[in-house]
Amino acid sequence: MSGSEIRRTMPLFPIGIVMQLTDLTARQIRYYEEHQLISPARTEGNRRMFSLNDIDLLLEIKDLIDQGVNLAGIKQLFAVKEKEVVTEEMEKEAKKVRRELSDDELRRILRAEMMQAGRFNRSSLRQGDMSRFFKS
Amino acid sequence: MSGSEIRRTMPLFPIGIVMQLTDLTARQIRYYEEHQLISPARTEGNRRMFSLNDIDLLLEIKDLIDQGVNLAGIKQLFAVKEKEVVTEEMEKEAKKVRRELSDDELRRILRAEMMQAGRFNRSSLRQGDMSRFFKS
DNA sequence: AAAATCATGTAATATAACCTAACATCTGTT
DNA sequence: AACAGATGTTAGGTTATATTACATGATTTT
Repeated sequence: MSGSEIRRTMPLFPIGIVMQLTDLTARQIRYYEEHQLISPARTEGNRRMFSLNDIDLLLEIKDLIDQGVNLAGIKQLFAVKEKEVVTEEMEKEAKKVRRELSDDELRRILRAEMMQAGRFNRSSLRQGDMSRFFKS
Repeated sequence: MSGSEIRRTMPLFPIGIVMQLTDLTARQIRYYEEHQLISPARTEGNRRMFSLNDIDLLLEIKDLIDQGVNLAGIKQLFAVKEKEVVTEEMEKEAKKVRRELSDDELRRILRAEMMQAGRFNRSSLRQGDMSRFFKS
């Protein structure tokens, strides 16, 4: 969290740069947002700011569009992938928890969590793809 | 060199983002440019666009400023560092050349070059030779 | 075939972000 | 006190992006 680490979820790029990086038009990018394939952050002044992850998504969208998939299809694909990621995370977390907690502690906590009936926050475990973009 | 690779020298960030990333004010950033500590690219519309390298430089500048070094000092430090980089590259290149050429080839080439030394304009020859030391 | 839908283009208008330049302020040095 | 270095502030101008509405070509549905 110190000053200069660039996270892949950090909103860094204005739409103009994203256009260059992805070869999409502003119209397309906004359209994909409108249809909830991406959700870039906004500045105070309401400008969209895109993260490296957003750019990754846009590149995937572009690929799929080029392959003839329509937006609804892309949305489904993303949903599946998201689910995969989430279950991976849950498994990882479960493993960790099993390592750290005894069984009855676990039962106690699970009960408490069910009472609370909240949804979990999906944190960002979405790394890897982008490393190929950095050349040195 | 395909569309979407992100190089460290690629101009990506507008000044607003650089402010956040470096904790410098726009005034400071422009001032450092004015004094040639950085030279960010410009868009068609004359906006500054900064690369990851630029940001690194700005962070170094900030560190040095915080340590009490003034801009003249920073400029000197950067010059020294640049010189180091260049000599490193020259050494690397020299090593490569030595690997690639046998001794007598080397002697032959040297002799040929000395014969020609007077005839053509030396400085431009030397410049041509140097060009391969710079990576862009 | 006509109508509807999808993906994108284009135009109009508003405003946020950036530009340069000038002047102001603070601090440390001569 | 006067000066130079570094930064803040303000003003007026330009560029990039925002939203909205309408247009268009390609598919899909009726």
